[in-house]
Amino acid sequence: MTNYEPDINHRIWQVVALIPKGRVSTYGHVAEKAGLAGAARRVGSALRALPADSKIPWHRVLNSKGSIALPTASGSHQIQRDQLEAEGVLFNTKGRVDLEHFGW
DNA sequence: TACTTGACAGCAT
DNA sequence: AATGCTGCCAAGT
Repeated sequence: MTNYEPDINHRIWQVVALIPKGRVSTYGHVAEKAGLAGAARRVGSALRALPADSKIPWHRVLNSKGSIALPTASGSHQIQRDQLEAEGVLFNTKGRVDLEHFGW
């Protein structure tokens, strides 16, 4: 049967939902845990398709550099940063999270 | 149906 | 450190 993609989104969201509060992860890592190793972009698509009222902690997902992937001009960018700081995640002067602090 | 875009990542310049 | 290219895979045009 044809692979219905929305099912993959659910799997990705499932993985993101497991990220503990005050912690962060990366697109690449989420992709790997969802069985989509190497397809980090697929994770971006899944989060983009995420309904605004979902309980998925999408804000805990950063790119490989530890920075927020959304455009600075984007309103979501600010929201994501606020959410993380509210959980105790610190940003350096370059607007990046110190991934090594979390064992990356 | 073919080409382009995108919440990415990793390596080469 | 910044920029560019390639690999990935679904969605949009």
